[in-house]
Amino acid sequence: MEPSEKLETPVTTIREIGQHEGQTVTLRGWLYNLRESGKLLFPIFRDGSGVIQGVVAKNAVSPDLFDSIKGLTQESSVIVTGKVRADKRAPGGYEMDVTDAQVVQRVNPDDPYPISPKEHGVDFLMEHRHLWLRSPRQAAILRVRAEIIKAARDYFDDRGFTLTDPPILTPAACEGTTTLFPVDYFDEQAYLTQSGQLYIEATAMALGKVYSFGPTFRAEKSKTRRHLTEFWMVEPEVAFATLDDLMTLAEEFITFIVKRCLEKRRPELETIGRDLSQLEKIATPFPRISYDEAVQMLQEGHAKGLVENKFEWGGDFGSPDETYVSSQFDRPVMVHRYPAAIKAFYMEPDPQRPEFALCVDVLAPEGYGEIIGGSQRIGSYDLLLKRIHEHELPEDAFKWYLDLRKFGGVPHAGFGMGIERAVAWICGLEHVRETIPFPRTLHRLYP
RNA sequence: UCCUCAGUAGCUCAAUGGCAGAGCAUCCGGCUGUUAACCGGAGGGUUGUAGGUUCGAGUCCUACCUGAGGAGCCA
Repeated sequence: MEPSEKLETPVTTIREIGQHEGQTVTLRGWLYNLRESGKLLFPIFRDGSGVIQGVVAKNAVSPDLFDSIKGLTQESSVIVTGKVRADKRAPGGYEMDVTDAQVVQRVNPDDPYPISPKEHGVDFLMEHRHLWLRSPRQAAILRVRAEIIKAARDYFDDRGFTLTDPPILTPAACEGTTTLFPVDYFDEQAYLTQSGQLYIEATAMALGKVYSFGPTFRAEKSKTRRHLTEFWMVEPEVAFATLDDLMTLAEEFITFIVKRCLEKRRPELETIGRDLSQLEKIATPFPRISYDEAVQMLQEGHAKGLVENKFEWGGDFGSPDETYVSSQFDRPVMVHRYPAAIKAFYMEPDPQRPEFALCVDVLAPEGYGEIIGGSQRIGSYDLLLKRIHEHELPEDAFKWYLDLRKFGGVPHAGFGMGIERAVAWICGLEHVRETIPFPRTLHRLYP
């Protein structure tokens, strides 16, 4: 800005307006709503940091200013100047007596802002997701999401982990092609990654403790409140770690993130309407139960009539099963040692009972289901090769992965946490589609 | 892929087989403390699509389309 253009009043944000009580300041933002009562106007402004009500009395301002505010339509962009006044009637504690306003762009009333301050259906809101993000609730969710991501990265960065980014474009199928999005890669078949795990096993052998944070793609035809086709995962991988080390890492990691959100994003969580007492219970240690114990819990639940279906030992838990098991605890529960037959090919068998895998799922409370899945990885070259054959996977594609066991194989373990499921749980949301700015689901690629 | 539900004004929803309605939004008017403000008025419709039954279909039947929730699968 040139010195000659310097504004006479300080430009501030609604978040910081309390520091300017009694002063005249300038805000830059949008009209959120306009109420009027005769010769009084109550324009409500938002600027991305908060919401504040302005007051314009007809006998206190010029006719031009009064008319230009009176003519403002919802979401018109505007630069307003006024005197900040504390008022106990105001939700944020402050109001602004407007003394000047410059309309940057007035929304045409013939084509008004589609999202009125009334109720709307999900499909309509999703069709206007690019505008829906302006609502206070959606903005608050995105701030909590950003805090969760920052907390996750801080947790690992401060504990000797190195961020290593796995590729997003990957060659031939790793765990079967049915759930992969195919991409034409210069006339060669490539796929969007469905997990960075195999690659960060390689970087873990190079750097010791690593993590990745990036997008993941699954072409599953799932239409539930827990599924997106494009979602973000944070995945740590640790050389020489065992399953027990991994479970300790997972519970400390989740507790750290929840505490950080309570510390830094309490106003946003309150805007969303989260029951904070549920989050304040989250502390280490988390309960650790084996698959066998979980199955017993489900069968007892069925006998009491609390679980609809009788669970057969050997199967994987369905969503209602996970909800029941997690409902028995007031914090996330870690279920470990599933039958190897229902788990991924790369998981280390339990040396005590080789038919079980050294793996763990972390189930969030309040019915949010699995937010973390992890395991100790196979350390032996011969066993891994055997598993690749058993799963009828192309050995050539895994040559590099086998090399990790050929050249100094060690016990190692890691997990993946789905960011959107963590955000949905911490915010107490009904659906993961509100946890990401532009969700991709089975039936939505727009906007 | 399967099960259930839904599609009527820009939005949210009503309408026993018998004239297509309301609230919000938009426009006009009123109100000096409104809190999703309120009060009065105006404009706004190919009832998802195609057939069928009927004197008459938004409503009943058939097929299809679109979407939502759930199952499976998964984080």
